[in-house]
Amino acid sequence: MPELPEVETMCRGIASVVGKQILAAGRVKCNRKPIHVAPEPEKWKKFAVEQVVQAVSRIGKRVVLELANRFRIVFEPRMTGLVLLADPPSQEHLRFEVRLSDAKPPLGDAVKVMPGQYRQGGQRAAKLTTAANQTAAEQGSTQDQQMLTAAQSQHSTRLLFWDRRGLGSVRLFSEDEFAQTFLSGQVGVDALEVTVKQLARIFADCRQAIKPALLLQKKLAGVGNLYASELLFNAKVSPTLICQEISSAQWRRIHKEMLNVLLQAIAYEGSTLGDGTYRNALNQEGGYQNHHRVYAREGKPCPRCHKKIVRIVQTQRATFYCPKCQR
DNA sequence: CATATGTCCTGAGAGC
DNA sequence: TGCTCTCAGGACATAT
Repeated sequence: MPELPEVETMCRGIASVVGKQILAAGRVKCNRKPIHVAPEPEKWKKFAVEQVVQAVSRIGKRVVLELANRFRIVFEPRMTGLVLLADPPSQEHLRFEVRLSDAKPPLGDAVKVMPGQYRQGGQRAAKLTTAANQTAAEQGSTQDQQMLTAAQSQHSTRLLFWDRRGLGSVRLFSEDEFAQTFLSGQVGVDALEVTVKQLARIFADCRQAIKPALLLQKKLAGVGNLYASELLFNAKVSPTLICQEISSAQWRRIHKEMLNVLLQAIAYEGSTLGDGTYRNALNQEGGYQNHHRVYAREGKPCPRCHKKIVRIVQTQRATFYCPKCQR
């Protein structure tokens, strides 16, 4: 369930690939149903291979590698995807590999953004276009295998995409395609960058309850099911409150606690739940699950008033809250 | 346009 | 013990 804090942790964890050159990129042989990878291998070879990674950035819940030719590699983990520099949790769900040279790029290829400063201002989340053209023949194609095998002979770094359920994707975009897909103005403001005023305006005409509304990535990018429950508990706002009914004082609390919760979760490198799926770039657990106040704590005492935490379902997703503290 | 529901996927856990 | 069933939810597709 990577949400903003987990994806941010992935980005920070792979910042060391900035300045490295891509030697090969392609599917890893995998007997599972193929994840969405686009475009076809020849395009990867033509537009990604030999490029230097200029920056690592995040768009909502996606990890982006920015290449010297302005193309972008976009990793979308969805539920169970991981971007790793370490050995993956299992070999059977390893889906994609980018092999990078450890050597510094030629002097002419100046690195635009240094590690640790990879975020661009005003980034937005956006939808991916439909897969549609994926063919089974691309699965672990011979071309991918040859490219990766050749790259192994050199001293190199392996950047991996692992995904147990296979709902994630890895895509290569030209600069124009990227802008059209992710920066076209119809997508959400990043949850770490949105102002209180913007937040209140975004949901001013929304007749949905606040909790499901916070998950609408086209309005607000980054918040997912877990952190939505957590931030509303901290803000003392009921998850069932209709957006239109929310007061400015409540918006201020929602905004403040949204930042608090997300930044705290980033500081702890995200939440690794009971199934242990989420890991950071070094395949280590996050720590924020030990600080959850309501998520997956049905029947347990509220940390503030000690009444029982309740679980409800909103738009087919679990919501946890304290009926006494959140009204 | 906004909102609601169905879909993909795998493995953990419940229940018999 | 071993099987079947349900559930988890990110983002898109489709329907109203």
